[in-house]
Amino acid sequence: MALKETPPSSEENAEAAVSASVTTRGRILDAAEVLFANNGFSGTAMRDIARTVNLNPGSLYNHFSSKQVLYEAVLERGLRPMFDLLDGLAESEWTQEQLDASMDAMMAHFARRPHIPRLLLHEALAGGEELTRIASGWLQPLYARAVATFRDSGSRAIREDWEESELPLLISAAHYLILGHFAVAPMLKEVFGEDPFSPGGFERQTGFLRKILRLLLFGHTTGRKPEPAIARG
Amino acid sequence: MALKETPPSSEENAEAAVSASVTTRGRILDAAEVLFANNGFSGTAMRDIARTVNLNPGSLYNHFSSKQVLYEAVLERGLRPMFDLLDGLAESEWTQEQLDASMDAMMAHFARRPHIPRLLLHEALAGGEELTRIASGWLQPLYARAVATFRDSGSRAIREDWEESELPLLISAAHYLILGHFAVAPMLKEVFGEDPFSPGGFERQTGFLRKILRLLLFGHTTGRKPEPAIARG
Amino acid sequence: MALKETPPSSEENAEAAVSASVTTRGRILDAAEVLFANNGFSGTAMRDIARTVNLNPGSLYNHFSSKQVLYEAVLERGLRPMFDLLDGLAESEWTQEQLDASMDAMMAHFARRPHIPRLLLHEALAGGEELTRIASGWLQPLYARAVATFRDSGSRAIREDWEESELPLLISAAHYLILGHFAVAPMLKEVFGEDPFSPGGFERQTGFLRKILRLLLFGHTTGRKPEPAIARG
Amino acid sequence: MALKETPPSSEENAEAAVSASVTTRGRILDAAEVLFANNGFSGTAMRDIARTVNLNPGSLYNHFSSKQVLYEAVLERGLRPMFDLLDGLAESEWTQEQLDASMDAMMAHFARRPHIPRLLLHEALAGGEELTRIASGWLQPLYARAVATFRDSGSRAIREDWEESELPLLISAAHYLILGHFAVAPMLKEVFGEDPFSPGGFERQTGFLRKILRLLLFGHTTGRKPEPAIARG
DNA sequence: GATGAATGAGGATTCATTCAT
DNA sequence: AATGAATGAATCCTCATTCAT
Repeated sequence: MALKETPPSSEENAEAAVSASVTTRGRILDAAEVLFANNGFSGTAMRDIARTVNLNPGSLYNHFSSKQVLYEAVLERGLRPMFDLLDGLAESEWTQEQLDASMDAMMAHFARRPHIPRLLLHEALAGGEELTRIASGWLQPLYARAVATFRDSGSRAIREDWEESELPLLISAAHYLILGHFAVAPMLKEVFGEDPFSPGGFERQTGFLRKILRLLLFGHTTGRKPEPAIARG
Repeated sequence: MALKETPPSSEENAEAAVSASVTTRGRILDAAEVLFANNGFSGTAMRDIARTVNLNPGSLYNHFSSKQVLYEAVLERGLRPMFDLLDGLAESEWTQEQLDASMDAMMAHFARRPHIPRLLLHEALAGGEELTRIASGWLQPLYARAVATFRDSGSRAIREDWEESELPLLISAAHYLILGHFAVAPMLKEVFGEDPFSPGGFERQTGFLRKILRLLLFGHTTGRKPEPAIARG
Repeated sequence: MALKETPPSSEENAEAAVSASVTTRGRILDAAEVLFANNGFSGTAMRDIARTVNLNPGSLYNHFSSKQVLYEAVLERGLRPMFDLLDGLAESEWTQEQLDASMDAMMAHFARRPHIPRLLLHEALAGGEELTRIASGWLQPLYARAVATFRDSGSRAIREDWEESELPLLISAAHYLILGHFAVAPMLKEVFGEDPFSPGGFERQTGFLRKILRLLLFGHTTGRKPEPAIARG
Repeated sequence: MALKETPPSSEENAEAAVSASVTTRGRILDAAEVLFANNGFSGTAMRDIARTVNLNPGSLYNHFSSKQVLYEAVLERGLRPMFDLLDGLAESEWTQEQLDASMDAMMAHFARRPHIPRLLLHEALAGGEELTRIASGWLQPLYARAVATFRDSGSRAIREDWEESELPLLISAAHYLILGHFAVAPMLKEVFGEDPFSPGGFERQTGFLRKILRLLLFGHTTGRKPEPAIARG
């Protein structure tokens, strides 16, 4: 039963980035990522994954001992870069520029790998056991840090808009705003008459997201400080 | 062959509200709603639905001619109250009180029927063909109205934060903020150490959501008018 | 999952006897009995069983929730008459005539249902978990009774040939002598040049078995008492 | 394509005896013997055998051209010592001491290689084509010899208990008594409350078997001649 | 309307076997 | 002689759906 699955290895990260894997294992992960993202776990057939990689269904089991294991590998691979980002964030100074930069980085990540947000939401809807296991180690310290930082910072948003106990909620809201945007927006293209993944559309939409997040976290929408505090006094 | 499916009927709306259906058709819809919300379309077996209602799988076909048809009925029933809300919104004056009230109504709706947000997100991730078909008739005019209203209003949020072209995005962001909150938050209970559907937790979380939405749409977080008088005057 | 499997019912016993079942469930059991007896559990494919009964493989699962469950049902049905026999034996007087009669009955049973011995041996070789579970309730008291009876009886075999502690072994030896005979003998037809299931051959072979058992249990081979004890004195 | 399979070689016999093979071929045979004995042919996967020997499944095919061929090699190797025994028996004088000795030898053989009886029974149940082919050359002359010897001997058992035509049956009964004992008895340990392969238990049980066989073949249960002088005279 | 049984198309997984390295 | 990966056929089982009762 036990299959010595080639450990993810540092190369896997690279693969993930370029998404043009050469190893069979990598190609399977790529195909599975797309299909799981589109159809969810139960909506995806091993057969379909195999067909995408031009492989016999049985051959998949030379690389992953079960559909579940494959799914978890996809999830892990897809999430690692995101968590690395958040990890870095948790350790750095949370200046506004920092946060700006990491929001941008995360959105850029999703822009390059547009399946991950859908994958994540699928997993979240399915109960998220796997995700929770992967995420909790990352999220807990991150949220703790967020609370500490915001408390110390003189951010107007903190003082005026949020209570300390709401900070974790705020951060997670930021998360699923981004996720939801990338996952759901495409569906709305008929309503908006614009494909959010088209060059211009994508630009406009991520720009919009950025604004929202700044508004939530800092109380203003521009990169430059709008010098607000007094204005509101 | 052709099955005269009992038309949804006005009673269905009532059912939806109380969620304690007595007709077999209603009980099937209830069970299907929960299961589809939890496991998605392909993750839900007719057998499971039947078992939940203590019915033979074959009997389901006396009420719905196929799994697909049943799914669409569930979706329609689950969405109607929400669209009724938005409908009313589209026709009324968009005073802040109005918007506040309808946001609260929508959240109350979800609070009472906590499966709908997950159902919606599942559908959205699956491509949302069904949803789009149902929604577009409602959404398009709603968004149009939003744009018009905000343009005319002197809302500070509009003037300072958003451009006109961003208004539909803003509204849809509000949507999936709510959806995401209800769908994803439960998963985070381990991270937060608080079950968002517990009495107190739920209160705190919806309160938080309300604040976020006010912040996005009006630029402030309190129910009391912060600096409106002039703007609206 | 849980399938309300029609309980064995008294009719099943009858079925077992005539082996020309009319209910689908019975026909499946019949076919499975033959195939399991011939090829063992892992050597028998549900497909083959289905084909024998002219049924779609999936249909089998309307009657038995898994291959394992079907197997156990076959085993149970096949063993019950045998255990009923032994049960009766355990309660009756153990005169020589009694034992003679029940040996004959058991052999007649196997003669009519020639698959059971092979089925039993397969199960025994496979570890016999199922069999042990079914059998232990029957065997334990039977063996106890055997010991008690033989101790009290003045049977020459007891006094001269066996120690009390060997009685259970003796009885179980009698068992697998019968089993082995019916199961293995057919294989030897090439060696013996006679098919043990041919009319005459079968007669000769069961006659032989009877003699062996009498020899083991009573120390003589004839039905009539050879009045030996003195002769040996 | 055609694989030059290393011929069994005289060394194989030795291997069989010590069961601590060093050649890869021997280790494969050892592992296969255990697995085939436990699970039968169809219940044993090449994969399992390979894993036991810490070998890649494909590598097995460097030594045996197919599962079937491997199985036959196991069978042949396991049976040879037994047939050598019988062979010797067929050529020697059949004094009671001789028979006693060879029965003991056979039981000692099985005691050392406890898988063989189960292997044999599996094969017998499966139809025994392979076994028959291997065995018939040995068995036929053996049985012939048995008949001749017993006819000439003045054994009381012959005169009183058996007819000439029953002698082959008697011998084969002795065979499957032994086989059955070693194969089935372990299953009964729960019933007997004693593991027949435990040191004391094993002794007691083989002692018992010996008695049974003597009783069958010579009409008495002791090693000492009970009433022989005249009878044999 | 309900039911039990039937069906054919998949669905995940296993298996014996092959083959390039 | 060993390995990892590939393959096609099977294997157990599930599923949506149908239909006679």
